[in-house]
Amino acid sequence: MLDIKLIRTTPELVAQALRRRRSSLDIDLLLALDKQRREILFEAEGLKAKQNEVSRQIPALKKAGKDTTAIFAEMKAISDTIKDMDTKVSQIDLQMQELLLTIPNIPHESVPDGSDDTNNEEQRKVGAPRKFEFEPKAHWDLGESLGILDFATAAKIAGARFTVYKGAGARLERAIINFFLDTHTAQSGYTEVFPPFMVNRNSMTGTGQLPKFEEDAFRVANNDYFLIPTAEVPVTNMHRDEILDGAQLPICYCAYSACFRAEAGSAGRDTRGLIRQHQFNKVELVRFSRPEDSYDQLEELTANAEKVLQLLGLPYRVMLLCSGDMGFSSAKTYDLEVWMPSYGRYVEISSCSNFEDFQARRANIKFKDSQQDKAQFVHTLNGSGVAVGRTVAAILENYQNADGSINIPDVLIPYMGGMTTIPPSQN
RNA sequence: GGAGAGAUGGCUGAGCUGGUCUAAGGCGCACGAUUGGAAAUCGUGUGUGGGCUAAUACCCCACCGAGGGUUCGAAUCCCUCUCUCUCCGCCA
Repeated sequence: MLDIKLIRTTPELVAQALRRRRSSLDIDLLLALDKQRREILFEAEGLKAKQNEVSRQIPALKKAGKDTTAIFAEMKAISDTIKDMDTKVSQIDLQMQELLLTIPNIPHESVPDGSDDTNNEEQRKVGAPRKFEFEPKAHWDLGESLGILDFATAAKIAGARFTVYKGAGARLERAIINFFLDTHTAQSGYTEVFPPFMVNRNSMTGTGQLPKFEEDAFRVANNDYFLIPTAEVPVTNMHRDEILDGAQLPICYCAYSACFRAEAGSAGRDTRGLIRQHQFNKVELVRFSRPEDSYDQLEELTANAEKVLQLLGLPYRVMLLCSGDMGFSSAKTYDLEVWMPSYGRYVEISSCSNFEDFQARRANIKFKDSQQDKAQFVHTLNGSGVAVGRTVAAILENYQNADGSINIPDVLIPYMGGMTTIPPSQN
């Protein structure tokens, strides 16, 4: 959510940001409502001041035995007027809130202008895609023939876009989760969090998933709970409606969670394999930062996510997203893309963003350094560290052998109980 | 799921027979005085949002879990909801 004061004082700046976003939203209505609201508020507050003043005198008048019927009649009229005005103001508030919640964040000045992913800028490429002396297979074929991924059974027990992992596959998934968490907590100073996988509506609104993107989420039918699409939601909302001590910043959390996404609107895309699932595992990195530090924090956080890919020996590249391709709440985003032989291209495996005060304003997360200071909004950041299912896919494809067996990356061997390869299929 | 109790400022805790509550007292915290320095003591201050502003100055408005209602006037009375605690039942 943007600051209404910012929109009021520099409407052109906001309008320009919306153009950069390729958004057709219009802020004129919002500005008109804001003006109207302040006019009514000014009048109503004057009446309330009078009401308070008269109320203060009533006990004395009564004590003196004065007749108060005339005053009460007059005050009744004022009271009714105030109620009307309050109703009007709260209606305008509601309307403004609705509008404000649909305005995306302002892109940072370092974000390149552009309409879609073709305008994203490659920052660096790490590791080189392997040259295969044989025809590499896709992970869904490898996984099925090795008996470690079972899409048909998942379809039976749940539906499309679910996977059953078995044997070494299930263990690999678990090994990667533990490896990610251990690496982040040990090397990068994150506090591990294990959050609820369902959250309430306020939390989903706080981080920007609601109200605009309700169709992307799974909602629990009999409660107003939502299955989390990412651990970003519960973890960022841990500090909702709090004023943090500035000395504690930055606060860094990493959290494993299952993630649930309806994938509305992506029918027919990535239908095979682990790439696009209704449920997947992810380790998420979340930071709460001082405003002046947040872009340094973004670089650090991105480096933390890159680190696990480097340790796994997976080739990847870092993309700076352009203004038209960024997520709704983000001011600046780097995507990490891992090399996926079956796709013959790089595929997103992590998205690292600085939201500046956009989420903090929605979720009301502030900090101050001392009693004298005025509380100000923190900056929030998060990034996948990284998506687990896609990591499994990348490992299967990049570490496959001609006979269909899979080498286990060195760093994962301890997590696999010493297993160095997933042996080829027996059948 | 059943029965009961409760939710007040950073914490504790009064108020809850509606009107100096414009929220007492205590603790904590900040600043100052005192001191060689500290403790103790004394003094002053101590939240959030909004309006007005050059202003994080003054002034005004709102906020006693959330949302409604009654009233000239609500922390206080009424209704709904949420959460917490105690007991019972069920349960991994």
